[in-house]
Amino acid sequence: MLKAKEKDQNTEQRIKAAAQRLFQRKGFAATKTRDIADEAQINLALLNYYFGSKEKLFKIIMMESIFKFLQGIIFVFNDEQSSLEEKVQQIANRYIDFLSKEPEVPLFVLSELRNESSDFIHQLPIDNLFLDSVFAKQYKEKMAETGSNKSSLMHFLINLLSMLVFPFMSKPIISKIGNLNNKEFDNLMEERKNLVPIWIESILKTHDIS
Amino acid sequence: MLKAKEKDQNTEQRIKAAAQRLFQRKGFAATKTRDIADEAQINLALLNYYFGSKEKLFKIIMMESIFKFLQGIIFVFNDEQSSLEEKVQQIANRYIDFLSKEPEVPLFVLSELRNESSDFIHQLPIDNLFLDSVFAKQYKEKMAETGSNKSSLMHFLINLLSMLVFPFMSKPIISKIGNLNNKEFDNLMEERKNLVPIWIESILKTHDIS
DNA sequence: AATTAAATTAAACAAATGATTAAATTAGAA
DNA sequence: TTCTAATTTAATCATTTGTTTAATTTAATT
Repeated sequence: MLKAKEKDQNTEQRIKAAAQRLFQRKGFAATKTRDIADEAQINLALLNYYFGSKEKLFKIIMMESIFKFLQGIIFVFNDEQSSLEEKVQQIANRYIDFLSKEPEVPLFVLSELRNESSDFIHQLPIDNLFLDSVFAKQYKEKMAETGSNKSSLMHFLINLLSMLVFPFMSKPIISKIGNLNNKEFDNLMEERKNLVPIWIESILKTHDIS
Repeated sequence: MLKAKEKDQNTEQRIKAAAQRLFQRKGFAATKTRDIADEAQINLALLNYYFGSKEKLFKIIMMESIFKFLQGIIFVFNDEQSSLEEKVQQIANRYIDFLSKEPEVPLFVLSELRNESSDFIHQLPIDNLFLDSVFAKQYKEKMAETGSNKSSLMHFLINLLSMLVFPFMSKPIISKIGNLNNKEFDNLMEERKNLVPIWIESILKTHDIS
């Protein structure tokens, strides 16, 4: 039963890959099971044979997407070795590399997350993962004289994520406004790898909460 | 036929309002015509009676949403009277006020815009609206000694929009990560009205492209 | 009051959609 | 090779969904 297992994995993975592409591009409701079957070039019934239902398949894709989305930061947050500045640079590198390859992930995750019924968030093990992180500790130390609080820490995180993630989500509008083709847009994003850490640093130097 | 017209407007507007709420909250594909009819408390057939089809109704909502989304900036961009700093402050005020009332708009617009078939963007009259704006001119003047180019102008716009819009789109995740309730989140956003212009200014002072 | 147009309703249709079934095929084990 | 379990297929089912129809009600006009 070895060759069978292998082939099983192949079709199963083909279905998953097709589902990922379509779910991320069009969302759960707009993606039909027949679309997935066509995209994966498999018989429609195999979707339910391997994954039980459209919804179960979706949850798998969703969980993996959320994981990818958070992977960029969570891992870096608790590195005892690196400085705050190094962490910012690492997060910028990781996010821009990741989003250059899979730009649809954040819009997909956030779109589906807004649906009330989705308790994906509550299932995530990120309760005080950030507030208690080495990253947060280092931020408080650095901001000691300025007087840091939870608000300023959150603003800092929001600014970092905003400047890294939002441009990919708004690519159609940004490209239209700036009259940019795909290559120009990609160049712009690549530049942000180095620029965002510089800007974040200059924001930190600002005594915002005075 | 006057009272009829009035009542007509009432039901018509009730349908539109219901459609707006549901489309913005769940997207086009996840919103069913029966949902809209229920939400508006009207007979299902009235949707087609007044708007012809679900798609036509959607296009109306979509166009109005895009307009609202861009209204925050376009109007301010070409004001000859205000300085660049004043423009940034005005944009911050407008966006945060607007998004505090209608936080679903950007996620809705960007989600539906990603669908290839939507030629909404191409229909928008924003071709060189930004690149040729007073805003852009003032930016170039201010950055004259640093050496400004199209890239740095686009980064500037991206940073401004990112820091204003992204936090509302990512509210579920931000709230979860920061352990924030709705009121704490709203306070944080209100703080950003004044903070974002300060941060933007401190970014401008940075010689990023040197 | 009678007439006419507009607005609303209940019912139904056809197509789309998620899922299931039973038969057929494939491939590994005996 | 024969047998068995896993895999694949075509066909079908029951709902859902967008839309339409024809009948009814409402309201303005004569």
